[in-house]
Amino acid sequence: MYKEPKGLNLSEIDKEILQFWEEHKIFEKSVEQRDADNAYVFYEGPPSANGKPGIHHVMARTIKDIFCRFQSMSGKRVERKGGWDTHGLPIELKVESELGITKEDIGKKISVDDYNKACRETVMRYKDLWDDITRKMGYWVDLDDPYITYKNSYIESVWWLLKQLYDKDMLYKGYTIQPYSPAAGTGLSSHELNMPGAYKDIKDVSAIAQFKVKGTENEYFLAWTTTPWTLPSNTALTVGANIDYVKVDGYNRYTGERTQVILAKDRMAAYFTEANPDLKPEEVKAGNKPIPYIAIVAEMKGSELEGMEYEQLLPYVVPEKPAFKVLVGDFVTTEDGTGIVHTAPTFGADDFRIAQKYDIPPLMVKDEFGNPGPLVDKQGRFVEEVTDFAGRYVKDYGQEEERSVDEDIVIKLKQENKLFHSEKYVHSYPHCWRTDRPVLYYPLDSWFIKASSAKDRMFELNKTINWKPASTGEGRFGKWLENLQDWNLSRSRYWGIPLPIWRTEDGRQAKCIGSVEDLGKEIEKANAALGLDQTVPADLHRPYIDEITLVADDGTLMKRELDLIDVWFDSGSMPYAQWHYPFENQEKFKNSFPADFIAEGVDQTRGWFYTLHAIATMVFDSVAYKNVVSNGLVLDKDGRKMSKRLGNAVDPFETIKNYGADATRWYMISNAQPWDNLKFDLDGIDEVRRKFFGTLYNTYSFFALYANIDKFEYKEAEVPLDQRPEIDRWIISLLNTLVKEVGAEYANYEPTNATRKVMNFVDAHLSNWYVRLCRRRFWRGDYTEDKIAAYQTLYTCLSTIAKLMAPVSPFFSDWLYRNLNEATAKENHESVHLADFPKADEALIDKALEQRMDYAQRISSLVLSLRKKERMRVRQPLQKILLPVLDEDFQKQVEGVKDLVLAEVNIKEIEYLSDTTGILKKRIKPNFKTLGRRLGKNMKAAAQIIGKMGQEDIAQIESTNSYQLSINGDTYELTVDDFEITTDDIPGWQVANDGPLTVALDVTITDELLAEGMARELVNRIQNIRKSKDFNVTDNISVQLERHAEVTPAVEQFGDYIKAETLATSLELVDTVENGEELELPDEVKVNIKVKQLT
RNA sequence: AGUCUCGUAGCUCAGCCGGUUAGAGCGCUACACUGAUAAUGUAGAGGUCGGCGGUUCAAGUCCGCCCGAGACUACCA
Repeated sequence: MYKEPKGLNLSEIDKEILQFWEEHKIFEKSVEQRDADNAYVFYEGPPSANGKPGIHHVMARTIKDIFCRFQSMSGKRVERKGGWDTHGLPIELKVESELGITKEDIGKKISVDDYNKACRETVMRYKDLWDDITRKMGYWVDLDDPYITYKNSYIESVWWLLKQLYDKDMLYKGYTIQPYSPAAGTGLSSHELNMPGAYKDIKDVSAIAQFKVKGTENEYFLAWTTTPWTLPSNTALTVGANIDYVKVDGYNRYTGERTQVILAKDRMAAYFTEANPDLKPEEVKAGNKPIPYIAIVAEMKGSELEGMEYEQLLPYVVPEKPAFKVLVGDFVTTEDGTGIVHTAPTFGADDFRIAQKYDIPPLMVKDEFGNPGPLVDKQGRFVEEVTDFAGRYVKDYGQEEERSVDEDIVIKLKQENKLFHSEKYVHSYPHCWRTDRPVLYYPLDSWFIKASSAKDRMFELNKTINWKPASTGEGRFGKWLENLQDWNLSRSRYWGIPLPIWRTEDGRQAKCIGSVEDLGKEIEKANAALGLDQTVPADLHRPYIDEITLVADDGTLMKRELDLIDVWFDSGSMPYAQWHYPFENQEKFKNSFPADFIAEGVDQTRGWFYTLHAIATMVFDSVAYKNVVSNGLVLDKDGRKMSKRLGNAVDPFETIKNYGADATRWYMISNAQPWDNLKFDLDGIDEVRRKFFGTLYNTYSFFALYANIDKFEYKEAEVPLDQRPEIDRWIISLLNTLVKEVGAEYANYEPTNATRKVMNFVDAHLSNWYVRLCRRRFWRGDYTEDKIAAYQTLYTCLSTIAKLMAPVSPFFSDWLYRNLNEATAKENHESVHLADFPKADEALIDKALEQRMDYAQRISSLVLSLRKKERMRVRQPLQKILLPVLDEDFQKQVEGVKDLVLAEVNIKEIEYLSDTTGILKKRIKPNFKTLGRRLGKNMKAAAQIIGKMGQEDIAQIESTNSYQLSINGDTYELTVDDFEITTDDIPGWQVANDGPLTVALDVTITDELLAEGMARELVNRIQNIRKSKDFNVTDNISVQLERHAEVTPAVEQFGDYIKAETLATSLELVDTVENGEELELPDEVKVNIKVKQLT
């Protein structure tokens, strides 16, 4: 027996199937039944369980699940080791806020030990919720034995990787310009800088300084700054290559000295009024307003300025290499300032980079160990070398001063004829969120991976990766690789993987530890040298690891560099660290690297996708993954980002509970390409449920209803295909085409196309054509071979569809598959997920047949539309339709499906109209594809000429297969192929067209047709009565009907037909019906009838 | 600011190498059908294919610029 549930309830199916999977270990079996030598390697990008799962996680995981399931069904062994990302700033910040502490309190109010314990507890806080959503959404991943990034074994593998890089000389200590809070004494992450309220409007003194061009008396570059305190650190000026610059002759407004200043032409208007050859110095000393000038004495492009030298503005410190040159940079604009950018490599990120590019040194002073540092110390004060301002804070850090350093510097510049202009300037400036004091951009020590040296190789290897979509790989990712900077590994935090590097205090000697064993050996050495009793800590995290002291080869004490490493390195290490490679599982690793497939959100492009790729390239000279799908964002239905604040976040648990996991998954995949952003609309899920799952469910229950009545259990031998009716062969052909295409789409990482094709098949072909046209085969007559063929055909379709849809909708497909298979035991798989993905049988694909049926569908549709136009009920049989014949083959094709069409539209015959009848009217159009290329400019004229052709011209072209076309003196020899000739009108008839198809309908109704029409009406009414009286489908009846001029002929001529259709054993015409009911028939005919149930 | 994606009917999306009536589903309206019935069919309304310019005989499709939405990265001297 097939199950016949009362209605479609996807949530119930979810529950039932989940229980089944768990009880029968279907996931485990689906992996284990496949050969280990035939693996498809998947890497799970580790989520962080310290936040609740969102609907976008359902999206990302659906994509992962689809391809793993597909490959698994296709015969691959697909192990899916789960993982958890456990380190990182978000976790630390969460713990800080829950404990009500700040970073400064760590190690003071709370020990590092306790703090890290708190992190470790927090990090898995929502693990249960994650496990729950994983289960409910049907995502198959092994969560019993996941990799966890805080485990010692994981850390050890990461250390090993770092050691490989260290040995390749790819780890170095340098500095970068980072946001730094002198008040808090700590660097700030970009996350902290983006906290609300961090940027505040403040009023600063801005200055335009005059940098004297080397070798001139009075020529100056003008450069603007809002941070005059960085001027002593200036070592370069930067201009834009294509910006126009001018040299302006005039006077300094403060000193009255004659000067020639260089600035961007576009910025002139901001500082100068008009030219005045007779200008006096007094006229410019009036104040801060724009001033007049004498004349523009020269113009040049920025590129012409490149390499020019100037004199140091404030010579407190001498640079170690040649400096004070004009550079060209692409970041220069003329929106503010002078179009010339003051460049201080120690205090600006742009400055740092451009200076590096030109080998311009930063201004540095040496500390007690001879290590270089900037002119401002970590408290935000000028170092003593800056004599005039030594010890003064460069920004407001609570000191009470009459004038700021900026103001004093401006005064000094004024006095020395080095200032062009100064004014107060309001701008938004970042502040430390803890101390509320201004942030400085400050050079901070960091450990780097020399990723830039592997840039070319990464770029090369990237070309071998199959990106979905391709543009992310070539564009976003490729461009990023092209401009790759070194990877800043350092994080000054507590909860993360400690950098395994120990250094001597002077920084001259260092050791990188690559394993626990190494560490043990080094500890022994140190113990011996220093007389200590250290052991390898049980937990490799801080603070225990910090307590370990090692010794250099010459016996000097070494301390661990206190940094942690970037968490992105953690997750990028997972291909190795998940197996504790190389300390364990060498074989396992070898068989699972690189991955065949990974998938994450597009926001991981420069995150996980990059770190995986970078580490694999640098350490193993290999890609880490061969195929990668990056999905877009899940937005709300209006296209806005989902957020708690807006209250538009969709709860994945609610959604799955209300709509079922399958409808949710199917909607997400079918609605838009996964790499496009998804506007997530619950109504869309509902539509998918009704339209697709509802239709498929209806088809199944239709099948189940009749198969149960007939006890069809697929026990009979397969009816040979050539003995099945055309329509069976057609749907089987289409099914095989579908199998072929859907398999290819999955294999090609195109899930959206796969789902759309399945939907189209189920809706347009299987349900609305095959089942609709074949209904009678299921309900009528005996258990004949034709009926068995129908059952077998529909069964095959349903069972195959279950397999095709299984990767996307694992629950419903399994429900469907098992309902079918349990009744027939046709296959020995207990779940669809243990079955093999169908393979198309090319021999069953009959393109001519598909074409034929397509004609049938389209002709039927045209006839129905004509009936509609003519107000002809479908129940009223009509004599014939007229069909112009396109070519001989066409007529043959249509003949093949004639019966289907005639039955479908209730017509008696098709009359073919060929040319010879002479009543067709043809239309001619040029074939633009063939002609356009040949005619070129004459195409337009040709189209006009061809458009004006009459029936005779067309007839001639068709008979002679040639035409001479002359345009503007050129003559072209054309053949029939150069035209598109169609028949779209039959004079005197109502016609309908669809592309090349044209149909006319004969609406003449003879008495006999009328009687037959009435007979059909009667059948319909009697059936309604049967139904309204709840008769059994198999009950026989007897019928009494009143005589009536319109009704009597129908009963007389078509009585047997009526009886057969309604299972009536008798049909009597009587003068009056006792206790009957009134029937309303077309044309206002009313008669009484009595229907009796016979048992 | 750079890089990338997207912009086609009220909504969600197709539209292949450029080729002449720009499609589907949903929604809406009307009609039909009724042994799949909380299903189905047919028809109608609804489009300056984001804008401007270019290439071409021909542009929704190729190129450039601009506008709008979004993502990432960097930053504002």
